Amino acid sequence: MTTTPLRKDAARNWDRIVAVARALVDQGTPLQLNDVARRAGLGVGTVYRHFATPEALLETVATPCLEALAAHGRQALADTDPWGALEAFLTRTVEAQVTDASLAPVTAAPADALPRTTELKTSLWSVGTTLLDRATAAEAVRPDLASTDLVPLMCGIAHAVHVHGGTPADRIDTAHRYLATLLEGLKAAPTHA
Amino acid sequence: MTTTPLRKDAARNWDRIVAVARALVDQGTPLQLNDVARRAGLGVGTVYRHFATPEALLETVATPCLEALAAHGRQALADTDPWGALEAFLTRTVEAQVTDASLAPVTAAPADALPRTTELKTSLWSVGTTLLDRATAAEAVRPDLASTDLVPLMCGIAHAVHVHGGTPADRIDTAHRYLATLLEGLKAAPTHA
Amino acid sequence: MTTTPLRKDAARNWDRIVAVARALVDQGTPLQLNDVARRAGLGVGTVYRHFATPEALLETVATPCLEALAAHGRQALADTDPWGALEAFLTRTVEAQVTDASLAPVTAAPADALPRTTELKTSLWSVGTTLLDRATAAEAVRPDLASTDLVPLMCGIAHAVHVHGGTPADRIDTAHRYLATLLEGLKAAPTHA
Amino acid sequence: MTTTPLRKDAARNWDRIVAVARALVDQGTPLQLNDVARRAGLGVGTVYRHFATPEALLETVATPCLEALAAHGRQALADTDPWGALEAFLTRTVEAQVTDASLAPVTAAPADALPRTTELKTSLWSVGTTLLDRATAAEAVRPDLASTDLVPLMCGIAHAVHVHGGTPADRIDTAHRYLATLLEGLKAAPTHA
DNA sequence: CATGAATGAGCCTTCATTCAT
DNA sequence: AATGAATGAAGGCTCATTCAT
Repeated sequence: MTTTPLRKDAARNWDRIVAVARALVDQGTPLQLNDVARRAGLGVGTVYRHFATPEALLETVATPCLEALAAHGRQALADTDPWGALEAFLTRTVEAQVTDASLAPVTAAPADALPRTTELKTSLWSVGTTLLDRATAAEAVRPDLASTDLVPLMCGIAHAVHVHGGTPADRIDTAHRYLATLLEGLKAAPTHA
Repeated sequence: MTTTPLRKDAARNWDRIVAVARALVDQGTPLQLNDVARRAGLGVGTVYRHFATPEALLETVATPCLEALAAHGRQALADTDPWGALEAFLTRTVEAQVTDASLAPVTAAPADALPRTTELKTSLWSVGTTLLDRATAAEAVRPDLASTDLVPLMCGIAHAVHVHGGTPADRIDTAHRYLATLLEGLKAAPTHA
Repeated sequence: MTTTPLRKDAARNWDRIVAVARALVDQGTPLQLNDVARRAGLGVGTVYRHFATPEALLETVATPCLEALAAHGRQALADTDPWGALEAFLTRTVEAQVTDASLAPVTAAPADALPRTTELKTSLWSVGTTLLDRATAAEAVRPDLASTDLVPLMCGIAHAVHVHGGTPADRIDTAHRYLATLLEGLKAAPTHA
Repeated sequence: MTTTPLRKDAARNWDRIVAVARALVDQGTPLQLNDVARRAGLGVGTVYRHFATPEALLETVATPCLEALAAHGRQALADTDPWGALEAFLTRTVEAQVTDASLAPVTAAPADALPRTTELKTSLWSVGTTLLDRATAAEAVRPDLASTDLVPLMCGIAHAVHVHGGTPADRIDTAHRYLATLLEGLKAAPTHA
C-alpha cells in the first residue's frame, strides 16, 4: 500500500547495508555512509539512494527494536495493574536503550528522518502517557510528573548507565539498579509535601 | 609560587580566549581552536600556546564552576544532618550541570587534560563519597547505591533535563523535579525487598 | 585480472597527477599532495584517492624508469663477459639516477609504499648481486666488496654528481667520470695489499 | 680584532646553545631554534640574537671539526710524499664526515651563513687542490679528475656510507672500504685509455 | 538502479620569525 | 641583553555529498 516492494537485488543491498550498519552501531563506531558502503561492498551512491542521511540509516537500524517495544506497549495496556504495567513498560524501555546503542540517539533526537520512526515514537509516547495517567489516577505515582517526562527520564537513565561504564552485562545490572531507585521515587508520592 | 603570573598582554589574550570559549559553550557550539582564534581576533598559534587541546580550554572554562561546587562541598561536610547535606550537595551539583554546558562533558570525561581539573573532580568525588557514606550509615539511603553511582546519576539527570528541553529557567525547574524524584527513591529504602 | 582498469575520467586524472608530479620532481620541488592537486586542477581528495602518501606518488613517478633498468638488467644477465656486464649495468644505473631525480630517494628509502616498487627493487638488487658474484668469481673485482655495497655506491655517485652541480648534460659527463674512477678501483684488486 | 668579546653571561648562553645543538645534531634531530631555546633553558630571542638562522648555528657546531681538518691539511702540505699526503687528507675528511653529522650539510651547501665557514671551506679546498695538483704532477693520479671533484666525491662517499647504514663503528669501517676502492681508482691511471 | 570518482570545505597542527616588554 | 608571547602561513588529512558513467 505504501511502498513499492523493492526489486530483488535492491532488497538484498538494502539488507546488506542495514546489517553492516547494525554491526557498526553495536561496536560503537559512528555511522559514516562511505564507510558503510565500503564494508557492504557497495557503491556510495547505492547507500545514498537507500538512505539519504546517516540518521535515516540509524533509524532504520533502530526500527525493529522500536517495534518490539511498541508491541510490548500494546500488551501493557491490557494489564489491569496500573503500577505494574508502568513499571514493566519502563523496564523494557530502559533495557532496550542500554542494550541497543541505536536507540539513545534516535529517542533523544528532536526530529526524525523517517515517518516510520515518528509513528513508532508517537505510539510509544502514547502508551507511556496512558500508563502514566492510569497510575496517576490510581494514586500510585507522584502527581508532579507529566507524560512528557518519561522519555527524558529514560534517556537520562540510559545515559547514567553509559557514564558508569562496564561490560554489557554490568550495564544491564546498573540499569536495573538505577531504574529501581527512580521507580521508588515515582511511587513514593510526597503525600504530605 | 605556583605558576608564574602571565605578562599583561598574555593575560589579556588568555582572558579573551576563555571569554570566547565561554560564549561558544553557552550557545552550544563545539569548541574548535581555530574558530576560537578567529573570533578572539588572535593567531591560531596564540590559542595553541595557551591551550594545547580543545579539552584543556573546555576544562579551563569549567574550572570556576567546579571550584564553586568544591567550595560548597567543603561546607556541606560541616552539615550535621546526613541526609540534608547530601541533598543540598546533589542539588547544587545538578543545578550547576544544567546551568553550565561546560560541566557535563568535563564531568563525564574519563581523562582530564589539566591537573587542576583532576584535583577538583577528585575533591568533589571525595565529598560525595563522604556524604553518601554518612547518609548510608544513618540508614537514610537505600544500601544498594555506591559512591561510584553519584556521578553517573547526576550526569543522567542533567541529560534528562537536556532531552526535555525548554528555556534555561524551565530547565532548572525540570532539574529540581527530576532530582526530587530521584532523591525520594534514594531515601525510600526497599525495606522488605 | 590484476587491477580493474580505471574509468576513463579517473585514468585521465591519474595521468594528470603523475605528469604534474613528474614535472615537480624534475624541477626539484618536493612533492606535496595539496600542491600537486592545485597544479593539476583537481581536488585534494582526488589526489589522496589515487595516492595515499607522497611516497606512493613518487614511487609511481619512478616506476617506468625502474622498469627500464630492470629490463636492461635481465639482458645484462645474458652477457658472457662478467666484467663488461657489471660495468654496463652499473653505468645504466648511475645514468638513470643522475638523470631522473625520482630515483635517488626511492632507491635509498628503507621501506616502499607500493608493492610494485619492492618487486622492482628486489629484481634489480638480485641482478646486481648475480653480476657482482660472477665478476668476483672471475677475479675481475676486488673481493672486499659485497652486493650490499652496490646500492650505496651508486647512490653515493649520484649524490656526488648532485653536489658537483652543473647542467643536466654536465651531470651525465660527471657521472661517467666518477663511475669510471670507481670502476677502476673495483677492478684493480689490491693484489699485494 | 674582529669581534667584541662577549659579556660573561652572554658567553655562557652561547656555549649552552652550541652544546645543545651539538647534542641534537649527534642524535640526528633537525635543528629548530625554538627547540634549541627550550632545551637550553633560554628564550627564543636569545638564540636568535646569537644565531640568526638554523644554518648559522649548524655551521657553528661544525666549526671545530672543520678547524681540525684545516689544521691537519696544513700539516699534510708538509708531507713530501704526494700520494700519501693526498690519501691521508682524504681519509681524514671522510672519517670526519661520517663521524660528525654536522659536516655533510655544511659541506654540501652552496652558500654559507658565516664568514668563518667560508674561510675554512676555502682553506680546505685550497689544500685539497694543492695536494691533488702535486699528485697529478707526480703522475700518481689519473689526469681526468679536477680539484672541484674532491668535495663532491667525499660527500658521495659519506652519503654512500649513510645509505649503507649500520652502527657508528660499522660506518667508519664502511667508509674506509669505500674510500680505499675509490683511491685505488684514482691511483690506477688509465694508462692506455 | 548501481557505481565510485571527484569534490573541497574544514579541521588540526607545526614552526620560523618578529617584537613588545 | 634577554625574554617569550604572538603570529599566521603552510601543510596534512578526513568525510559528507554530488554526479557522470
